[in-house]
Amino acid sequence: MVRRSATGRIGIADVAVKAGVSHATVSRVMNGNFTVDPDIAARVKAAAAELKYQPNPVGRSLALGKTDTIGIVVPDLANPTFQAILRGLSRAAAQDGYRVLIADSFEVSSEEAILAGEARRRCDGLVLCAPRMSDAELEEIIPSLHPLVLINRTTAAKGVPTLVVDYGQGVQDIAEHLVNLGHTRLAFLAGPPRSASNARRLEGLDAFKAAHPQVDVTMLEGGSDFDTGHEAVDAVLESGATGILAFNDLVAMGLMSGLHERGVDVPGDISVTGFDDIPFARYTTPALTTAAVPITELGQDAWQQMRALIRQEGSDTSGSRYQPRLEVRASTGPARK
Amino acid sequence: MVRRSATGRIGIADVAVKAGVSHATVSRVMNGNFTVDPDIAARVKAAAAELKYQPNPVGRSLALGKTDTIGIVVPDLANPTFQAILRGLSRAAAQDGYRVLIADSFEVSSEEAILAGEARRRCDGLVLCAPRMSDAELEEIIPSLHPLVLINRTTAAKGVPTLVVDYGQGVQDIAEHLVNLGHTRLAFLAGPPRSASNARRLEGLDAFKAAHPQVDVTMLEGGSDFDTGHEAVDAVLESGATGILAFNDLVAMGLMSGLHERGVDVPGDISVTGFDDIPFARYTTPALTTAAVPITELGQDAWQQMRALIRQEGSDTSGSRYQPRLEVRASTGPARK
DNA sequence: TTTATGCGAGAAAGCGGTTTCTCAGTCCGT
DNA sequence: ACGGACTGAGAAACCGCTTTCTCGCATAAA
Repeated sequence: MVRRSATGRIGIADVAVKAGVSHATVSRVMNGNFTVDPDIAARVKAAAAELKYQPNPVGRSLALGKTDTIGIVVPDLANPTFQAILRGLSRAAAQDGYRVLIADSFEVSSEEAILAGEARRRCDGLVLCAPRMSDAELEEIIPSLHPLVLINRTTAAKGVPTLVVDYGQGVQDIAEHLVNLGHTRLAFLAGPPRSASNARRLEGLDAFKAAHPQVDVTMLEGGSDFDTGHEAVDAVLESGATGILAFNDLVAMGLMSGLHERGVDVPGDISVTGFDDIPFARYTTPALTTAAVPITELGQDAWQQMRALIRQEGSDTSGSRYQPRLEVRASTGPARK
Repeated sequence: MVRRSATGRIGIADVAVKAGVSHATVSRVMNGNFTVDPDIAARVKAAAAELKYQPNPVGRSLALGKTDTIGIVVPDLANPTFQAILRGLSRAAAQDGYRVLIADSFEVSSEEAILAGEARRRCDGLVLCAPRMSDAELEEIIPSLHPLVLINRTTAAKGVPTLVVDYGQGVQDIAEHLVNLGHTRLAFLAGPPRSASNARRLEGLDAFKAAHPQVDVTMLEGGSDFDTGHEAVDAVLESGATGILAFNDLVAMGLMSGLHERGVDVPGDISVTGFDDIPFARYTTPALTTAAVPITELGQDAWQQMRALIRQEGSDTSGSRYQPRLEVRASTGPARK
């Protein structure tokens, strides 16, 4: 006859009664504490097994002050980049017995701070991807979020590892590549206006323009998804540019799709580049030239940093910088003479 | 001067002291209980605001017996299908103030049961995608998982909504489409051997073969990812089939990529079809003919079912069946004469 | 034989909330 | 003026588990 506690689930008390010991002893046995008589331990284990007892994680969490869970705030779960970060993070964390709680901010920057705080309280730490949040707000909430790992944002706060992709350098590499192919009129199909990583790209473009004053670089408004690229076809054609740097791979794919519909040859008439090297970038037609970002690795590293923080290993809590690697494929070619 | 409890965080006791009331009263105020004198309530609110007090969710969870979190077990976070389910689920759940905890089983079926149990105990309910688990094991663990929503599996257990995609019908529709184009030699590039949805597809194919005895259908071993399709090129060419039904879009894309490298024209020489209609399917070259599954919607529905279960609305806890819709694009064409 | 020593397990105190129980104090009716 | 109903807030129990505290008992030393 299986006793049931008030909640209807089997608790430590049930096991204690069945084994004829106190629940303190059951706890000791379940946690491998060896100060328990082997006979009693065996009895407890038998009782636990028979009742299929599994400790209630909420009770454990309250007593231990840890949840074995970390949170991640992402602006858009539909974006392959954040999917990859999530994947890398989740898998690395799972290796150490941690689970990941998701908070999707839907690109609503006002939500990001609230979600972050809420997620943080439920978890032992937080990985924050908040590209739209203002610097001021970011700095304000950071103290309440520790242990915290920041993705693609920097902070003056100490003890907050920041994993940032060098978008500026990546954009410069791509622009150089296009120039080397003979293109003299480029266009940048920008990302969301308030995007932090877009700002980094613009800085890179400024550096590029300073180094190549003879190259004409047109700025076009854009966004971060496929449709943005698709809708930008007119603007791109009007610009007269022959080398297009899209904000990311999705935008580039949308653009190529639109250009294809117009009968514009890529890379014959126009060269198109992306950014990120999402899994599908190599399978577009033509295969997309892009700047490869080791994003799953970044997700894994985020966990490494988080683990160090949680374990309070004061050591390598610095963060790291990722250099995109230029992946030259078939979407770029020599400029038309 | 801010007092701090043992854990270093601000707790209900700190607010109680600052407001000069008992913590019971603080709890009442924080939960909008109107049996509190307005003056006192205001004092408590002021104290809470000044201390930036936020209730500890773990404490609340223990007291209330709910975590406002649901878990989802997926076999592979890199698979666009599960990403879409996760997305739909997460967004719908967020509308009702619930968060989602992820458990990635890495396609290891032996892990699925353990992960499911663990995730379930941490959460108020579980959404289970376990395509590799045996029926016997599934039935065995189901009772301990309630409230549970099953994706693409069926069960004899009552009170377990099952959301299933009619893969069998989808495969038949695709096969019919190819036959209507004049193809008489088809090949099915199968999914993982122990996949439940693959079994459904095979049943659909059997039905199709029974209805079209004159059509030759070759079975080829496969898998579920891009590389599988890419590696299957030789087998596909050897089969002599002119209409290929790939297990899913990823496999189809890999196959098209491989065929392209061999100089085989799609759909001129061979027609290729996928399954799922993942976001990129329409942007392959040629655009992929596939069976569109409303998978994000399925994720949302999963939450609706879960919510009904959690709220114990005995009503529509039935689940539903999703009919794939044939999306004819450019990867299929008339059979070569 | 008596006392110091140690070991193992039960009792109890948290962890941070919610909620029931209890009991002053107030208001009203008689 | 006295008693009953009601109101509102504090005390305490409880959620399920971990861990310290405490103490009985057994063994060893004196």
